[in-house]
Amino acid sequence: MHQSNDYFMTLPERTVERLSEYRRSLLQCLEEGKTHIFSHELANLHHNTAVQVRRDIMFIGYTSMQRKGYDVRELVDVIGEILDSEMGLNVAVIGIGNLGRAFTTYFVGKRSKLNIIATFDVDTTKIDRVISGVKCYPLSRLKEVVETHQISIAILTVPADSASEVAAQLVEAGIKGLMNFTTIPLNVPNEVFLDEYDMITSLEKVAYFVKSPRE
Amino acid sequence: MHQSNDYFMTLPERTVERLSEYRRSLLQCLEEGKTHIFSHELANLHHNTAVQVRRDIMFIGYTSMQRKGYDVRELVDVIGEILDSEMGLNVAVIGIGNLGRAFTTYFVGKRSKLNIIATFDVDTTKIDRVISGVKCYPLSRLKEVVETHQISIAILTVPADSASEVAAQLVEAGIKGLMNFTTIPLNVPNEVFLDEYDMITSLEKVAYFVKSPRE
DNA sequence: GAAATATTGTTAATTAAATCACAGCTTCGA
DNA sequence: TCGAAGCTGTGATTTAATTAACAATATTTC
Ligand SMILES: NC(=O)c1ccc[n+]([C@@H]2O[C@H](COP(=O)([O-])OP(=O)(O)OC[C@H]3O[C@@H](n4cnc5c(N)ncnc54)[C@H](O)[C@@H]3O)[C@@H](O)[C@H]2O)c1
Ligand SMILES: NC(=O)c1ccc[n+]([C@@H]2O[C@H](COP(=O)([O-])OP(=O)(O)OC[C@H]3O[C@@H](n4cnc5c(N)ncnc54)[C@H](O)[C@@H]3O)[C@@H](O)[C@H]2O)c1
Repeated sequence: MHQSNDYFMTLPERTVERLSEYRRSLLQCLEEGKTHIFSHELANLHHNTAVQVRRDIMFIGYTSMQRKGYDVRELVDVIGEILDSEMGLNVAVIGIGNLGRAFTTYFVGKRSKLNIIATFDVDTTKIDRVISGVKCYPLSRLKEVVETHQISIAILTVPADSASEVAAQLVEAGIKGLMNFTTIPLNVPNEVFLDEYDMITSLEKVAYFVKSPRE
Repeated sequence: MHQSNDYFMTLPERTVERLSEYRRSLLQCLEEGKTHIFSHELANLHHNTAVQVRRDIMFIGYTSMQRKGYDVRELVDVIGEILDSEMGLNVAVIGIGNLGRAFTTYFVGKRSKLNIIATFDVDTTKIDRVISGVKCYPLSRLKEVVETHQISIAILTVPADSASEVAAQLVEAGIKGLMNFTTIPLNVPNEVFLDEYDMITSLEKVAYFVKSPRE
């Protein structure tokens, strides 16, 4: 079927991921003073093919200056229009332990349309303090803070045994996107976008392919 | 084409991931005293379908007692035979900063066939100390330590600007599997299994689907 | 002990993603 | 000014992954 470049069409998940990655490389190119880039060059920076790059770019309806490659600045902007929300989105980290802190510290350093503006915990030694540059609230104030600060995305880094319960509270509080770093698979309603990353599983997968390489 | 249950066949990547996840749920079931489980029950614990579960289990050549569901203990063992290496594999964490420490601390608590037995860094305040329960070596001793301790898997959590260089050293040192947590895509030879996880990209993807939900 | 029910294992169909193949611009060099 | 070369954009094809469909089989019920 034909792919139009409608504004309202949703892109394939993998394409969205690659666009995010392309953008980072492109920003790097800009810093190095590179103004144009060919599809095969961008492909080489990531490990994929020129066709894949062109197809991804086709999805977002951008077309290059023929034979000069893509205008880096323009492409960055077009990707931004696709990926970013105009006035940014607010993010909260739930469970500010080792992983939550590592993530928050890392992310707060970056400028971005996504802002980590609150963290939540149940540990009274953390509540009401500023940790990794962000204020920590008691979980009991979740709904109130989510509403007043219009937080739409949550990053879940609580211990496994409270993951399901906290996830339910997040849904109830009106969160629209959830990144789950716990090892517990979550069930959330369809309208909440859920991304789960399980480091243990990833590591076991690597181990499997080390033991049983392909072909 | 027909899938035989040959010992040497390599499984689809997604199937390997799901098997790892199933195993964790199954171990949990065992603790709760559950001895048998139906495909649809296992499916419910993860968010997938009974058919998917049955197909995954078909891949590993295990068959249940008809109508009683799968024997949990047996299934755990069969998955173990597929995923685990007999005497385990040794793992190193490269760059023991915020993320490396979070990961190591978390993982060392678990018993597993995978053992984090070394970490590496260039920061002299860390070198030769025990961090998160594991000894930290200077990166300069990488090859030597990898060889003597037979380390086959590395977890890369160094700053972005040294990622490529360190990855090359890891390959050179004989690492066979690499988990890349940096935001730099790496190029490694085909025989090294590479898994990359980019948290920023994941978060941007969540933001995109929050902004543009599917249908 | 026959019919109804529940569940598996597997083939076939569908869907989604990646790759191939090539026509069509653009620029360049002669 | 014309042909050759280099890249892009996209329809057609292939490949991989998921889902549907159902026959086979064990268990329960009456
Ligand atoms: N650390 C890692 O690299 C890693 C790797 C894989 C998975 N995980 C998962 O990430 C999660 C967090 O890991 P961690 O190492 O940061 O653990 P951690 O114990 O360091 O941190 C957990 C934090 O959550 C807080 N907390 C507990 N209950 C809470 C609740 N109901 N609401 C809000 N906060 C609550 C705790 O006070 C603590 O601050 C775990 O579920 C773990 O399975 C972590
Ligand atoms: N923290 C996160 O949650 C997060 C999220 C996304 C990506 N990352 C990526 O993970 C990497 C590490 O992040 P972090 O937050 O832990 O950073 P960090 O600065 O806390 O840790 C980096 C560690 O690597 C060490 N190091 C520096 N150069 C090295 C070298 N050549 N060899 C070995 N060790 C070296 C440093 O001494 C430090 O201990 C970064 O590349 C970052 O892009 C981290």
